[in-house]
Parts: sequence; structure tokens; C-alpha cells
Amino acid sequence: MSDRYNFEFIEQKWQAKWDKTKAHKTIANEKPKFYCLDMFPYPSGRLHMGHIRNYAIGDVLTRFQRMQGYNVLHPMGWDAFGLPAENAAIKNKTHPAEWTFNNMDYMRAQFKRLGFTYDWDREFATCDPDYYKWTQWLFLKLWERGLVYRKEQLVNWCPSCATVLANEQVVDGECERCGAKITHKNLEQWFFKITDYADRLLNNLDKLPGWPEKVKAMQRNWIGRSEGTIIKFTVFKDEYLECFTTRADTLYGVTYIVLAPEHPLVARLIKGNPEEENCRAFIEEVLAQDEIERLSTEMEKKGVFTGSFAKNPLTGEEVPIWLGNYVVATYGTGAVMAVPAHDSRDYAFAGKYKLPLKYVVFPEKAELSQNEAYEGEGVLKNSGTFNGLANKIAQKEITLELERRSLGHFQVNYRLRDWLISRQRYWGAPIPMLYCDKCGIVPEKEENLPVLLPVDVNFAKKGTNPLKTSQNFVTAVCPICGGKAQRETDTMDTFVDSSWYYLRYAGPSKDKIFDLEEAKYWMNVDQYIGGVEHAILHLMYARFINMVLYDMGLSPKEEPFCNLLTQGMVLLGGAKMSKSKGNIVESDEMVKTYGADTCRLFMLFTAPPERDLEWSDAGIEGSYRFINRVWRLVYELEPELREVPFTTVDREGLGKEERELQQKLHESVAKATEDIKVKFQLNTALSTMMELVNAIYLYKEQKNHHQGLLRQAIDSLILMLAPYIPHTASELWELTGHATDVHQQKWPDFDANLAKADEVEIVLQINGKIRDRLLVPQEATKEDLEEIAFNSEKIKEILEGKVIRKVIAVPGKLVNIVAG
RNA sequence: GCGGACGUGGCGGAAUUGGCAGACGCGCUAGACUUAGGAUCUAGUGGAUUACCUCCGUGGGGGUUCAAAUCCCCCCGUCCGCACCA
Repeated sequence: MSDRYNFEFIEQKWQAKWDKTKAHKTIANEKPKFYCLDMFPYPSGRLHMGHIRNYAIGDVLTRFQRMQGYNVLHPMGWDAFGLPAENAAIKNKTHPAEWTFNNMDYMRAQFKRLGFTYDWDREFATCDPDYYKWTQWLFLKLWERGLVYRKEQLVNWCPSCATVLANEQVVDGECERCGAKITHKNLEQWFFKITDYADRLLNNLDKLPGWPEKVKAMQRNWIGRSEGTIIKFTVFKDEYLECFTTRADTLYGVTYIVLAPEHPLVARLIKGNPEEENCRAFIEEVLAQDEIERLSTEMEKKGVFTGSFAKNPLTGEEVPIWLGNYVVATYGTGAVMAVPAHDSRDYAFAGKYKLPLKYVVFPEKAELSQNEAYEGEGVLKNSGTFNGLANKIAQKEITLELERRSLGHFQVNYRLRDWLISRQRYWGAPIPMLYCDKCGIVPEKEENLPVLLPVDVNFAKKGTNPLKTSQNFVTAVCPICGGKAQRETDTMDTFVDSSWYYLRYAGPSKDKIFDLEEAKYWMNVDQYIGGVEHAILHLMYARFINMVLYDMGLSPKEEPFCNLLTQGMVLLGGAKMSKSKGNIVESDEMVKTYGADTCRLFMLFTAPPERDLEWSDAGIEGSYRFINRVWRLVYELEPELREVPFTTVDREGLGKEERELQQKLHESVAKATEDIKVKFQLNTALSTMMELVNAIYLYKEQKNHHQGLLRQAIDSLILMLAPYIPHTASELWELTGHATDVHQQKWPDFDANLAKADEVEIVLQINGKIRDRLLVPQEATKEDLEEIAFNSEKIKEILEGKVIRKVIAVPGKLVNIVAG
């Protein structure tokens, strides 16, 4: 034992012990459960301080809940498929697997060096054939349920990653991963029908009170549900142009129609018209723009007349059909009925091209201004038989009339698109489908899973899916007719892998996707912790896949994640730590200098978990100082405590200093417990413990110590620090004579009565301004306080010659005298 | 434009059930100990004025209240997400 805080020795000692005894192994039992899950990492290489922060939060919660009597599952593994491995493989002429597994080994050792409570027996990587076999199985189940389809459409293409991407993975027209500008290609791709679940994904958000409002808002926004009407305008003979609108009530105000240049009817609508040339030039111009330009609100609204007309289904009026650069081809029908009198965008467009306005909705009280679009509520005019109806009612009535005439119907539209899951890359789970000359597209048989990634591939050809270079892989046998077939060479989006991993942790299994019985015990995840960057991507995909598994009778809960914490980022120089920016503070370096406990402590103390945190060299020094301070305190008191048994000390017979220390102790336990359990404010829990340490230091200066009370204070302090600085706490627990493991102890209790001070300082106010402060007994009543207040010399002086109007006394807080 | 979060010392941040603004930590200042200190300990640290008293102060303005960082209204600003979605 050393008087110096030797973190290297201490941390290695306890880590070796935890490893050897499998201290963090978890099995389902009769205790109440708690499933604490940190989003598993991509094995990118090395941990930095950002990682430490993420995982330290989950680790504190895990250790705390164990001390609260819960059986806590806290697993860790690897989201191990993905592009960086493949790119590294091309660059270093290795195999992606080698790069990935090396990184996993390195990072696993780093996790252990940080003392995290993971049950390593449950570890897996999504690139293990034992795992991706079930990702493929899941694909087949979705196929069976009609939730998978293959379709040619305009898709996002990342030229740098040489693969297609889902809508969610395109940010501001750029690749979410590499930042390259996205282009568009017409390709046949695989999709998951997430839109079938749009309503449930949306409605269930209301059943997730433990999720941040922000994340729920983002998902609602992304799903973008909108109720409206499809209205059919007649073009040619017996052919219709369908428009989606949320304002069917303004149908009598339609003065033209605008189509996206990509609309399928455009070619026929312009053909042979004098405007044809003009239109072609316009379409070419619009299509030449990239996504960002095209969708920018700054973009000037432009259009051209097609030379054709469409017939309004109710008025029979012929209105001109235009092409517009602002109409989104992929939303609704790609065709908009324009009502310039009641839509400001149409108003601007109509003004520019001298198209007519027709007001049909009039405000009930105010005058209608004809200098702008009126978008508010009102009553219908100029609308035939619908005149006089409130516009909200007219929306329904007009749609019902259209339904009677088979010229329209109610429609719910979503912004959400189906999930494009195929990728033209090697390092992912192969899509288990085949192309047979006779049978067409056929699924692989379940018993033939996993469809293994071949080893004989060539990574050298840039822009080609390496899987295509393996003849052994591509050439296959049709599972139906036994004839010659070709394997699908696309792999699945890695977000498919991570959409069900939490179930695998909860119920590891050799012969099933997961063990249903064990998963029933653990699910759902009580606390999920991860970055807000997954607010839409992973968190919506996972909810969707879990919902499908729930419908299949497999997943025990409809929603997988009960409570969600989106922790803030660790910044350096105001920017998120990232390899590409080169602003990384490496875990290894800091652990070597200060030890794991100090790193953890700093990350938790400096800011509340949800907020971003700026790295500070001085800040980590402060945390290191605090641990040293605790170390010295316990080390110096240890000789007189070693033989003192732990007891709970009563208030009776204690001296003033003892009573103060006791009060501080109980108050600290109460606050540290509430902060972590209710508020999730680890920073304030820690500041409370710092105050307790300061109080014990102060008491230590006393001549004769109440050893029983000191023992209780020191023991409680070590217990409360155990989740945060587990190595130091273990060592100090042992040092002070305990034969037990600090992490298997019960969290300390507190007595609410003892947490109150004997005397409290109250303030005396006159007209709300503080004029005096006094110490009064804790139990002083309103009446007592008033008496005390009027006896104060200062108060008497100020009140001279004033009339007292009102006196407010709040026990334990203040007395306020209103006088004038 | 829509939605979410937020604005408190030199800095990170406390206090949000209305009731002492600035806990805790960093930094800074002075002192103690010391051969030395980038260790440790003690004291101080919102601003103005300063022996004391006092006044001002939570982005700005108004309001409710005995009492507002906290509740209400208006405005300004920052960050994040979505964005010509019909």
C-alpha cells in the first residue's frame, strides 16, 4: 500500500481481478432487471475522449443500478461491417476482415483498460457469420411478409463510395459518410417497405415519454404525415392527371396546374405543341442542376407553359398545365394544382407569369386583402354548391363529392420513402437472393444460410463491387429448380445489421435469431445511450425492424427502447473530435497520464450528459486533483478507522461539529441518489460528493473524532464514488478494512430527518429586499419567524415610522415584510 | 418558413415545485509550508463604490406577484433538425 495515488497499479490490479472472475457476467434471474445499452461502436481503430464519455455514462448507470439491487445487462460488441474496412483493405492490400478484427482486438483492450462493466461473454460482431446469418434470415422473413421488393427508380448514388444510398443517408445533397456530392441514377434496387409502418412509427412516438422531445420531433418531421385529397384533372381522353392537395376546399380557385419536369405525362403533354422546344430546353436546364441547387428555397421559381390544358373535375373549367422547377417529383404525385389566391408560392409564380387569381375562401370578419395570398380560415364563395361552407368542412364535402364522381379520394401522404437497403459493396451481409433463368428472382433456402462472403475477391478494381469478381460466389444453384442461377452481389446496408442487435444481446442463441425466453426477461432496453446523429437513421430503422419482429411474435415488445439519452459530443476547438479533422484526444494518451478513473470522472463532471463538452487540459487536472484528495483523505484516516465497525450513527449525544458532518452526509447521499436516479445529472451528483469530501476534511481538523460517524461518512463516500471511479473505490474499500467487493454492496441509505440541519439561515426582507440574515431552529414555525423578524435590530430600524401592510413568513426560507 | 433546444461571473456549469443568484470545479489573487514547487494547505474572487453602508446584476423590454433566472406577453441573439412537401 502506498501513500501516493498509484493509479497504474490500482487499475491494473482490479481490472485483472474483474477479468479473471468475470465480474460483469450477467444471467437472467429472479431479480428485477435493468437493460442498459450503449450504441455499439464501429471498430474504426482507437477510442478517443468522445467514446470514453459515451460509455462512461452507461457504466455509471450500470454500476449504480446494480447497487440498487437490479440485475443489469450491459453488453458490448461491434457494428463491424462497413466501408472504412473495405477502403482500408484497398489501400493497405489486406482483407477487410483482418483490418476489422485487429481494430476490435485493440478497442476491446482499451475498453477493458477503462474498467467498463461489459459482459464480454455476450460480445459479437455483425460481421460474424453466426450473426449475419440471422440478418439474412431476417431479410427472408421480410420477403415472406411482402416487406421486401426490388424496383427500378431514381436513386441516390455516391460516386466516391461507389454505391447507392438511402434517403436518410443523404444530408444536404451530400453523402452522410464521406461528404461527396450525391448524383442520381436510375437503378433497380432492393427496398424495405418501411412506409407500411409509417403510421405506427409515428403514433408510437407518443408512447415514448422517456425519449427526448427533440428526437421525437425529428422523427415526426421525417415521417411527414399529411392528410389530403387526390384530385383527378382530365387531360387527353379518359386520362387523368392526379394532384395531391391538403386544400381541396380551394378547388374552385385552381387557375393552372404545375408538373415536376420528371412527371411521366410530360412528354405526351408537350408533344406537337408550339411550346415543345421551349419545354425541352427548360427540362434540360432543371435536370442539369444538382440536388442542393434544385431544392434550395433561395432558388427562383421558374416555369414554362406546356401548351396543354386540364379539366377541373367539378367546374369543368380548362386550366393551363405548366412545368415548374419547384415541384418535387418524388412527393405526392409530382403534380400540383395551383391556387394562387390561397398559396403564397403559387401567388408568386402566378404574378411572375401573369396567371389569373380567383379568391374562393373569405375570412369571416376581416376584409380580404387582394394583394397577397390568403392562407387562413374562412367561408367559401365562388364555389358553386359549396358556397357558404366553412373551408374546413368544405375540404371534406368536396372530397366526398369527388369520390361520388370517382374523380378523387382522401389520401394520406408521407414524406418517408421506402428504405433502400442494397449496397454495391463487399463488406456487408450478402442479400440472400438469386436470379434463376427459369424461376426468376428466388430467395435462398433458410437451411443454406449463411450465404458466406467469399474470400477469392479482387479489391483492386475501383468502382466495381468486389463480390462480382468471385466466380464461386456468383455462380450458384437455383434453390427451386436446381438449375443454374446467379447470386445477388449486392450486400445490405449496415443499418440493417444494427437494427436488431439489442435482441441478440438479450438472448444469445446458436440456432435461433435470438433466445425468445431470455429476451422476454431483458427486453425492452431500459436505458439506451447514444449520439443524436442517429435520431432518424438507426433509431427509426431499429424501431421498424423490431416492430416487424414483434408482429412475427418474436420480439417481446413493440418498442425496443424505453428511455433514450442522447449524450453530447466532446469538442476540441469547438468541433467534434474526428480523425479527418485531426482534433483527437486519444484515450490511450490520457489513460496513461491520468488513469482511467480520472478520465471517466472528468467526462462526467464537466457538463450534464446531454450537453456538448469542450475538452480542457486544465479541467482534467482538476479531476485528477479531486481523486488524489479523496485518496489522501482516506489514507490518512485509515489507521483510526480500520478496526471501527460500520454502524449507523444516531443524532443523540453528538457535538456540534458531529451534527454538522452527519447532516452533510445524509444530505449528500440524498442528493447524489436523486441526481443519478431521477434527473440523470451526473455532474451535480459529483459536485455533491466533492462538497462531502470538503466537509470531511474540515471535520478531520477536530481533535477528537467520532470514529463511528467518520466510518459511516467514509464508507458512504466510497460507495457513492464506486460507479464513477470504480478502481479507486475498490482499492479504498479494501484499504479501509473491508473484505467484500465494493461493487456488490448496497447503495448507501439516508435519513431524511438527519439530512436537515439543526439551524437554518433565513433571510429577513422588507418589500422584497434582503435586510438581515438570521440562524433559526429548523423547526421554527411561521409565528416564531415573525416574532424573530420583528425583534431584529436592523429590521426595527428600517421599519421606523412605516406602516406594516402585510407579513409573509415561509418556514425554513424567509420573512418578507411589506411596509410603506 | 416549420419544429426542437437554449441565452446566468474570466471559463465549464449550479439553482427551474416562484422564496438567500453564482453550489461544485477551472482560472486568477494573496498567504502558509518548503532547498524548490506546475505538490499541498488556508483565505479571497459577479460588477460599481469601497473601512462600513449601499446600489446594480441571470440577452433586452413589459407584465403577474409580498417575492421572478424560474410564470405570462413582445423583441433580440445562438445552436440543432427539416425545408418550395402542395
